[in-house]
Amino acid sequence: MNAVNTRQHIVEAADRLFYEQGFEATSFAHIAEAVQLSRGNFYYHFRSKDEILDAVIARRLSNTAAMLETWEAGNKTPSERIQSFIHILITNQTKIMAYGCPVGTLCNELAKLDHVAQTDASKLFTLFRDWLARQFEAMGRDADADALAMHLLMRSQGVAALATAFRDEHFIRREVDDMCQWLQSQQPL
Amino acid sequence: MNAVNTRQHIVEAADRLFYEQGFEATSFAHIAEAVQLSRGNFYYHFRSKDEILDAVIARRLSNTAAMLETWEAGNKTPSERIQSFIHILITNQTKIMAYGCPVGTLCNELAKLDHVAQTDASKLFTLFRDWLARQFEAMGRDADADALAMHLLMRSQGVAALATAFRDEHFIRREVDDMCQWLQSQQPL
DNA sequence: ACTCTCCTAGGTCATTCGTCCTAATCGTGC
DNA sequence: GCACGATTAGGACGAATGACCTAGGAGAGT
Repeated sequence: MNAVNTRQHIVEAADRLFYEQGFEATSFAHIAEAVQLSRGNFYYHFRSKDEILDAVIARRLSNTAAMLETWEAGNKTPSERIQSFIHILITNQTKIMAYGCPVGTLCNELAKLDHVAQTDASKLFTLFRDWLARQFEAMGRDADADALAMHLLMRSQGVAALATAFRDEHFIRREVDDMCQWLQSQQPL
Repeated sequence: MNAVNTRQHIVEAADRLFYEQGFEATSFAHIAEAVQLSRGNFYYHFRSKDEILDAVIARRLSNTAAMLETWEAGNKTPSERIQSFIHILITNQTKIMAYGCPVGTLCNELAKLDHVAQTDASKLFTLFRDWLARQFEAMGRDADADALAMHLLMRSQGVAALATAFRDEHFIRREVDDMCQWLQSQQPL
């Protein structure tokens, strides 16, 4: 097995486990078992848990950036692109109800742990924030594009949080519809 | 020292530590040290970590219920009462930016741990949800009172999440104002 | 066949975790 | 002043944690 591939498998498994169980609750042994690797071999690729976390965050940043680029490709209107963002809540409904938003929950956990990677994790939010702001700018809302982006990000975080607590699909659907309606009302100007 | 008092001190310290560091990251030793108690003595009062968690949740439920009752006392309008809720975001600004919302982050963590107390923790949300719904009913919004309550809860959760990630006081203030404005627009009907 | 580098397996380390036990101390009623 | 239950202190437990080391295998180039 190529070292690059092994490394990638580890990061993939760690990514999933950090999301499903949290960073602190996931141990070296858990990840090693998930990728069918000995702990010793594991240490060859990552010398500390923080190193894995950095790799996981880097992976998420790159995956997120790629997803946002996909949404930006194709001849869609900015409004339609933003709707793609809003609809993650429905696409990932099951996972969100079980584990919350991958970005929000990670940032929260790292904040409580007072972890150094806190800043890096919040860059995931920044990625969405800037992308959304660009869409709102394209809609002609140059003046308050960032505020609108933050507002939408805030809403999706709120929906994810309550979705985890109440596991109510109807609530999610209702709030998603409300967000889309809000988006339409922002259209003109 | 009375046993009841000691127990209460333990729960207070655990409450704070669970909030600031998270449930999993807080150990018996941390709590014992915080209340200047030996681990042995500690075990006399709480036989397991889950037992402390139950006590902490019970304490939060009772404290929250008391706070909501306070807001309901006095001759305020339902709208003014709801504004009291919205303004927790500003009152607890510093703590929220550092540790997030006590309710939301706990529910998220317990969800990831697949913890049995998950259901109990979500009752904290239910407390707010029902109280808010009652206020909206008093405003004459019987038909969609619960949906409005969930919407407001969702917003405050979203603001708390992003406040932790970005630590931006202006964002909090702006969204709080927006929520109050939204509330006013819900007034008639 | 040989070497050298990359990769892997498994064991070991001190520390901390949650849990549990026992012996000593405290306070109150008799 | 004694007895007895309530409370405390401190140590011990096995298991798990993150971190580290070393011996060896795999494979390519010579």
